[in-house]
Amino acid sequence: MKHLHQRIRDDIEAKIMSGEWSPGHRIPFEHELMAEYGCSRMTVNKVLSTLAANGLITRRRRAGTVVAEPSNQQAVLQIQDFALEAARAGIEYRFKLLHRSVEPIDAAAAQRTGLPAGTKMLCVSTLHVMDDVPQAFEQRLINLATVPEADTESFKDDPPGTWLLRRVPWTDAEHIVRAVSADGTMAKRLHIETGAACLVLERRTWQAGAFVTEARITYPGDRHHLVGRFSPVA
Amino acid sequence: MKHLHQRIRDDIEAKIMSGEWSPGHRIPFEHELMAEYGCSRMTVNKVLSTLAANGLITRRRRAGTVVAEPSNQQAVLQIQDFALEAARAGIEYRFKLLHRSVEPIDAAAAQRTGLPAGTKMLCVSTLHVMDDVPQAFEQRLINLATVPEADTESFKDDPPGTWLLRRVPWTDAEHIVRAVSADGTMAKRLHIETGAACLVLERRTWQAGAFVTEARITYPGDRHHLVGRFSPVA
DNA sequence: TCCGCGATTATGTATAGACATTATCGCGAA
DNA sequence: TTCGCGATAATGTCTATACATAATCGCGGA
Repeated sequence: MKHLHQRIRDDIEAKIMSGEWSPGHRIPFEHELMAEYGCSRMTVNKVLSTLAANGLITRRRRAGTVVAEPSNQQAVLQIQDFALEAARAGIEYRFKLLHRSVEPIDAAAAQRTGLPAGTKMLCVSTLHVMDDVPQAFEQRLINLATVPEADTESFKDDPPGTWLLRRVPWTDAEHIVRAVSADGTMAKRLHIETGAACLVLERRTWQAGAFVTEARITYPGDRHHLVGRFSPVA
Repeated sequence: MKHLHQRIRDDIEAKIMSGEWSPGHRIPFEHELMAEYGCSRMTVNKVLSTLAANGLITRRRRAGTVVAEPSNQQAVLQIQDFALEAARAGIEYRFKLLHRSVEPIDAAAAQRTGLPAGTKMLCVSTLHVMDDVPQAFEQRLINLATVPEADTESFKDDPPGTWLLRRVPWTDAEHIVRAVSADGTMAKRLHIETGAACLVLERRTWQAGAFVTEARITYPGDRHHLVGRFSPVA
């Protein structure tokens, strides 16, 4: 039996992540959750306070608690779904699957993901194109143990990122942002000069402790940047 | 009278930030803090739990609570203070003031900050050096209307970022991360090749709606990256 | 109709106590 | 001396309650 605290939290997170509760949706009052889980208000309060501190929900006295509008961390998230972003901006978007294979991971990848070396992962490389201009090159590892249905997915309609996001909402993510110079191959793929600065975003995501996917996305430095809004923790 | 919670927190943070409690230092037990502040254990516990969730301290049952070892997990937030980071990591740090002037801002800067064009700002350029290797070049605008005492500050002891952080804690910040190629001047300053990829972090901060400062920090791409951990979960 | 003010309500902070969990310490036995 | 195990001490979780604070609602008066 997990701790109640964690269960309440998981439930709320799942509802938000799955989109069942979209931004602006009113979350049950503390006394309602109290009744639902049969616990004291302090327990509910601590969960909601923490979620609020993490920016997932917004609380206001008397008015109640609602799912937060995507504002701060969302910038990092948004960029991951090209299809959605392009649709919102009214831009023609397409993607090209450049590579697809199932391979055991090497020692370095095992270290990064916390999985045993040799674990089989689906490896996919995708080029994202908008208005005929390459916008990003994506190399992705997908954990077949967590997402077995990926094995038979063709990624014909949706790129891996979009496809995954709909199936496996993440609960935990680690990001690394680097600046690197494009080598010849990358330059060709992205239609930039060899040696041009690129922004590389690495993201590893977990769901309830289980590793889901690792994405390494390379953006041409002259066409992209990341934007984020942060507030100090209360 | 501020809330007790906040007071305890401020006290502990101050001791850690000032270096009085260095990494590994054992923090008073909950029952000791209880006695010191004359409050219940829950109050102390919530403060310490929050600090632990923020990575400032490490807690272990029976063993107690200690100041956390500096990790790179919070680079996005901590990178703002070189002096503090260097002190925590035990690295020799110094900085060089390369430029200092008071100038009216141009139209572009006015747009970014939301201030009227022509507003007078203090412009400072700083080079951050650790162990004799340049680590970052910082260009900063400081709003003299919000921080008038900056006008007479020499920045002899502390670099502008550290100095500001102690005087004007920000409540709201906007970050932009880019990858750019170093031009000749920048390459010389950072001891890298011309054209090498650099990570550029732009941060604009506000305090209660009033613009405080804009920093544009350029890191050599081969020596730095940003790491962030985002989770709905703490 | 519109405005102001008090009642209501949801969250914010804090208390005192209880039991669970876990790592360490120290004692006693092999 | 070393190993194992129980006592101990610290944090982790939770309860039931109390009062504070802030924002909204709604009623009554102008």
